[in-house]
Amino acid sequence: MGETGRLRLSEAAEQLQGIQEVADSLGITTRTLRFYEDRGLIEPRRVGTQRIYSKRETARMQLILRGKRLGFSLRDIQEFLDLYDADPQHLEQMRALAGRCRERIEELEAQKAALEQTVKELATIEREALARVKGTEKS
Amino acid sequence: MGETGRLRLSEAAEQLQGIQEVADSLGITTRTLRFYEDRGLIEPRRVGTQRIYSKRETARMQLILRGKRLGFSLRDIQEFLDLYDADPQHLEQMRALAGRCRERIEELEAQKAALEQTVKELATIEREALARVKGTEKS
DNA sequence: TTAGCCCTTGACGTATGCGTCAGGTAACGC
DNA sequence: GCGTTACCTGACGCATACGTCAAGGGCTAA
Repeated sequence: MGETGRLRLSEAAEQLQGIQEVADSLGITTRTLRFYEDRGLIEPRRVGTQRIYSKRETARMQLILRGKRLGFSLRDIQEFLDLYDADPQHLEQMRALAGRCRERIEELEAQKAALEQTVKELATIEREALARVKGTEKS
Repeated sequence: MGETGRLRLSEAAEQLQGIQEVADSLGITTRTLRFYEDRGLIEPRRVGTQRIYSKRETARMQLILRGKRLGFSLRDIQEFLDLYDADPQHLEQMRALAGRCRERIEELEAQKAALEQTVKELATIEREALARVKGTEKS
């Protein structure tokens, strides 16, 4: 017994993990976990100097990572989490988050529209280029 | 006469502009123009040490800025331009560019989908939160 | 000639998000 | 006690995309 071999976490140890385990299970590095802690995004407890991650922290980490996947900066994410903590009912936090999401969606849609426009232009230019090529070959 | 007051560009001066004019007309800073030159994206001619931007350069700059708006990195843009220069017929360049555009579009669509999913989740959570609030008020 | 303006080239500063040592501690097995 | 392992805290490095001096050159007007 002793999955980790470290941190003899007497019982209920399933909930409490060391940094390496958490990093592995999240698919990130320990550096990232420490970095986020430095930025105040998470606050794992300590046993001496060692970090102990509870479910709360790993859940927060999943939120953070999702935020990142969605293209938010750590600063943005930090604001969400601050609201989340400051607002036990999560109402303001929900509204703010929903608002930011809509903004992001609009940004993405604008970019997508611009890209699609560009793709159309490219198609046109490509056709013209091909036409020129054929013309050139004949000459 | 003498729009610019600098660079007495005898005639046909409308085509040739100084760095500040170009920056102003593109809505960027001179620093940016010099930076892009440093990165090999543009190569304005010189009159002595001063940079002279022809239509070719300003046209390139517009391409570059569009690329940026579309979310490409300067490195990506540089590749496009290199291809553009290396391929007078622009055929390979067209294909490559079109491909990259499609990739970007897919990225954006994936992000958009993820965001929309999140928005849905948020809406659900918000509803539940509201319900809890009401329940709390009653109790 | 001198002031004033625009231009030039370094080169360091900034924000973001970590990677990558370096140097040190604590607990384990033998 | 010793070696190994996992952990810790700095702290510098890196890429991106410029901002921001600093120091100097050249041209024009007065």
